Amino acid sequence: MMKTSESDDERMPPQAITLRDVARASGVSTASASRALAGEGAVTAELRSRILAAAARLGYVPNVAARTLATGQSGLVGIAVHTLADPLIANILTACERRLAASACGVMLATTGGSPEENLRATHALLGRGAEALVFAEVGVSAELTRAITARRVPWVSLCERASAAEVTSFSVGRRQGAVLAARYLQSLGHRRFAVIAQSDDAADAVRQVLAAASLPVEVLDAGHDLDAAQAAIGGMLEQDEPPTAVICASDVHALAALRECAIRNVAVPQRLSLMGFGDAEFARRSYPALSTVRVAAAEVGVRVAQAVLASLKGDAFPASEVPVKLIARESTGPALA
Amino acid sequence: MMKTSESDDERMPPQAITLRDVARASGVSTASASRALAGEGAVTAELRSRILAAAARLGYVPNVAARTLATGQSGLVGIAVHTLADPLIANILTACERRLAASACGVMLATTGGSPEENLRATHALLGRGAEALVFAEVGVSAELTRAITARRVPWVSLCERASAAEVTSFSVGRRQGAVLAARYLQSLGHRRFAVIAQSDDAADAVRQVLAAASLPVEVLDAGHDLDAAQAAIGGMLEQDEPPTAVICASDVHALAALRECAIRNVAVPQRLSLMGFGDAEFARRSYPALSTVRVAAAEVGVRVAQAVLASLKGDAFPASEVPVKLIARESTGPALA
DNA sequence: CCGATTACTGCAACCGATTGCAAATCGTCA
DNA sequence: TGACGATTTGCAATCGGTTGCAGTAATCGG
Repeated sequence: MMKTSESDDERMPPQAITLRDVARASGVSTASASRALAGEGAVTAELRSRILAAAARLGYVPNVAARTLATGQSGLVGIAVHTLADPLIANILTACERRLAASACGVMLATTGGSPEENLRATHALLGRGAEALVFAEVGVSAELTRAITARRVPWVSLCERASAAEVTSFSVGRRQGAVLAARYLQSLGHRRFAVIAQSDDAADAVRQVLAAASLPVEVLDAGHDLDAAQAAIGGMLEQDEPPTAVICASDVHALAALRECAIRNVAVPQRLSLMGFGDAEFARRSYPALSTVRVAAAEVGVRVAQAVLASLKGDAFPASEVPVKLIARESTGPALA
Repeated sequence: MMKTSESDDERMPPQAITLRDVARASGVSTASASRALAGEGAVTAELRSRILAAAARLGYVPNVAARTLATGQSGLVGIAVHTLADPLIANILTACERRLAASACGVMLATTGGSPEENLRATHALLGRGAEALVFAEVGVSAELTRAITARRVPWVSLCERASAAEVTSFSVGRRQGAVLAARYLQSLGHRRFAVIAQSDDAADAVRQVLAAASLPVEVLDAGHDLDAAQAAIGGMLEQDEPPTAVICASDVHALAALRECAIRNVAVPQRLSLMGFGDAEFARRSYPALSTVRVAAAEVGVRVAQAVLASLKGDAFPASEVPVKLIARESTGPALA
């Protein structure tokens, strides 16, 4: 209690082995030990190996809090995410984390559930815990939030369809591009009556734009995130006199729901109706017919987000590039009937 | 550079306002300021309000690294996870994070990809960054890892089917229970020839056990995580002379794949074959026929994991309870033909 | 063989908040 | 009025690494 006695066994704090221990064990100062562990070129090879060996032997793990305090760098990036339930986001973030970890950056996670207050709360929590950069995944960034972040001079990256603010590198998850791809593809298959099952305006707008160029009509069904409503809407659509022959869905789940409605009504897919999903979820190729869809290179996006974060941490800019997106034609799409 | 001059405007580090600034601004020592900010009862009400006001005015944000270093408590729990791609795990962790956040605990995330080395690496990263407790989600905890963790005296919770070590509170994700539920249910429907598409032995063993009591045979197809192989195996199974009439699948995706094989071969579901999934994924109810499955109360599990962590952080024990699991009968199961 | 570079190493002062202990302040009671 | 106890407040050590600076050893040129 008075002194840090060597035989202080009874109370063993989690942080048992410190740099000092390593230094003592290898008969050098903490300064040398620190430098040896830091990297090349400031310490003799012989000394370094001795220190490294001691560190390994003792099972030394640096105390990041101390390092953070000393250097002013936490190496932590905060990720605020609506929910991890969305597999596309989950995959992107998984890849992002891996890339970040490879650059010795830790990841703090905060889920927001979507409400603006929660967004704010989560962001503050992240910031308060020393996040040096922030990633917002499908999280709306309010003006207030923007202010809070910029005041702290914390770089941030947004992962959502449309940039929430001009001052931010923003990566899309490819909904627009995917929709465009799908529309073009279906058009090339000869379809002329389209529908899109949207979750937000982004994809629908994109499709409209593509098809408007060919003066083709689009029916837009937007049920937001309510899948049951969306499915009901699809059912209703199929009952029309002249239903669309091509439907672009906001996600593979939507597409599967559409498939179900078709099956119930004996609408042959793809003979009478072509169906596109989005995301290429794991199950997409397992349905019958297998879903044609748009695959987003989630891993690639995740890595880019990570790179953007890493770059902004160094003060560099990182261009927000086009998302790699690819059309996967399977069994749920086919040529339009003449 | 020599001194922290007041007019050091040019270089404005993110951490501008320290406790010292607050103390100075309100004419007290950092000790008093710290106590005032900490909470009730160690400082005059008048003083406190003065300090609080100064802190608010200056926009003081405590430096967590310093606090962590001083107190030895980071308020961070580390979660090591194989991947977030598994929606069940993702949902559990989302709920877990929310519960933790409600108790002012931050969450650090590290993905491991599954290899033991990566597990070790991820764990060290988490530990090094000051995680006070660890959660392993579907991550194998090797003996070496166990040693590293216990040496640090960090409490941990495991989220996987079978406890990896006796000394740990371990939550299952309900595979065994689900399999039992499914087997009993199908048995009650009159089925006598079973198959299970497994990913690991857990579920298969459980099913075997249940059915052995009734001396019913089980065919086990285990393709690990290779879905294509699993699907091929299912196809092969359907070609048999006397194929099973009830199949229990490791996941809803497996079940959907099975459904596809059935559709291709014109095997009517559920008339000739009953199919059970697991997890009640979002798409399970959208397929045609809709998948009967076992729903795991992911949110509930996540909260319990969080509670277990919180309890162990206070040194309390938290009993690992049965996972809430529920059979959802939909369209892919039906009575066995006589 | 000696002085001048150069390359290593160690000392010690940080980083910012917490907290044990002592000093100071206040009120109260004799 | 003086002393004592109860609070309130401040001093200063501490947490564990990092890093500027100075000191030392080794190398090289003359």
